[in-house]
Amino acid sequence: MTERESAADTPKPRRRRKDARPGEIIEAGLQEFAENGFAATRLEDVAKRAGVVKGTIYRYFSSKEELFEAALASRITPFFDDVAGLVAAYPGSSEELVRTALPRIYKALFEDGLHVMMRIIITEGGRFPAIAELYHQRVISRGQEVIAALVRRGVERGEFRRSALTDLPIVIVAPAVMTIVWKMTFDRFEPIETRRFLDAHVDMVLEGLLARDDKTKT
Amino acid sequence: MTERESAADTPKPRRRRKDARPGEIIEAGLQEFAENGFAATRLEDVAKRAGVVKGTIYRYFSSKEELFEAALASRITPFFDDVAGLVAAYPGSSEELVRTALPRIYKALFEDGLHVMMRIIITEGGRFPAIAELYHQRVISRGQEVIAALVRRGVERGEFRRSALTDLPIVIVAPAVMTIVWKMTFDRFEPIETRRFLDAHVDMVLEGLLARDDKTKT
DNA sequence: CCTGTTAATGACCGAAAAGTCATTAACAGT
DNA sequence: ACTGTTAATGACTTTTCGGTCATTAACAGG
Repeated sequence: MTERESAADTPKPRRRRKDARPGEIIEAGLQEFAENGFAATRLEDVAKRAGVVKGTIYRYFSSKEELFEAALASRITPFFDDVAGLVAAYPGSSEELVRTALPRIYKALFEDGLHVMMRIIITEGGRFPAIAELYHQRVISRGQEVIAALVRRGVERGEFRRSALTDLPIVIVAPAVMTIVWKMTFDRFEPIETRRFLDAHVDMVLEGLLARDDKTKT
Repeated sequence: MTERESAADTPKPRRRRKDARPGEIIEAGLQEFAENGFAATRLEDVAKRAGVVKGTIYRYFSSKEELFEAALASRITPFFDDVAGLVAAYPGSSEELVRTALPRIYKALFEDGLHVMMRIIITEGGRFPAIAELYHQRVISRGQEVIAALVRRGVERGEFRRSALTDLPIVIVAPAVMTIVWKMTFDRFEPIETRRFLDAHVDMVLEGLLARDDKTKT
């Protein structure tokens, strides 16, 4: 048993990585905040996840709140830009455009992990006005513009009706918001394929419930 | 200055109200939990709001979590019952039915204060599976049944199309969910009339975006 | 009025977690 | 190799807040 060195007492290969740390801490924080919310997240856990010690966090962020804000700010990506480009350049019908754009939004949300951000904004936004405002400016306003542009295009081409919906086009993405809420709350009791939400979404946005009388099916 | 008694040192008109207290504490808790979430809510604040002292809470509830659960359980109202009755007995067209049912749902949510419950479920449901499950059973499942019944009626009468949307009819209420999220997060930066959400909602559910070719307008 | 019961109080306790800081050691420059 | 700088550590202090309990006083019943 001499020179014993179990896995438990592995000392600590201390490393200095001034520029990698902040990013790692932010990433760890994002995960923890998404899982537990701001108040219930322990900095100790964030540190462990980032592979450092609590004190280290304070070299880069002066408080828990500052870390929270930095983490969120770092991920405020204008994820509608992709769709914006699509709307600007699309050659086909507006119906096809919607059928292309909505899946892209779902992909960004559920495959590229953006719903983690949305989840935090939804659960904590009300308590952190500064962050909610930033998100509103950078993502929501921008999103509204893009959706509005898409709708305007359809109306101008005579493909979309003008209506209460086209006056408040953001409502068009409501099913995606509901999908996020569903997945964070009820999915464990009643799992639903994201794909089914998407299909129902596209269907409602384009056609609604009412049966059509016309027989001019393509 | 003799017999001095400023507002600050008003002692305490202590009152014993064994049966009024629990309800008052629950009500105060509901408000605080909705505003701050579970973890960030201080029992001290709940007590203040209820007009008692923290210790008093523990005469009626044995822990913060028990108060939380009691508060939520007390408000798990099957608020779709109203709509269920409507669907079962409605004499007119399914379009009219939707135009009657959705405003009722909005009224229950935003005028009768039910959105407070929804807000708590949305923000804390992920962390309190027992509560989320209860809510899912009592409200969400029930709601799905009612909406499904409404849709089925429309399809059977030939008024609604059969589609991906009618296969996942819960998506029909998505804009209401989004309205709740909007009001708790972005409303302070960009206030929107609930009425406008409702109008756009009805519009999307019934008609969607696409222009109709038929001229068979009623 | 007296008096027993118990609702209500508020001072207190202890755990948990935010935040601090003296010490240590990784690395860069010479 | 030597050495000054500072990233990183971990033990420490402080604060916050859930939960307890001995004491007080409101009310009911005799």
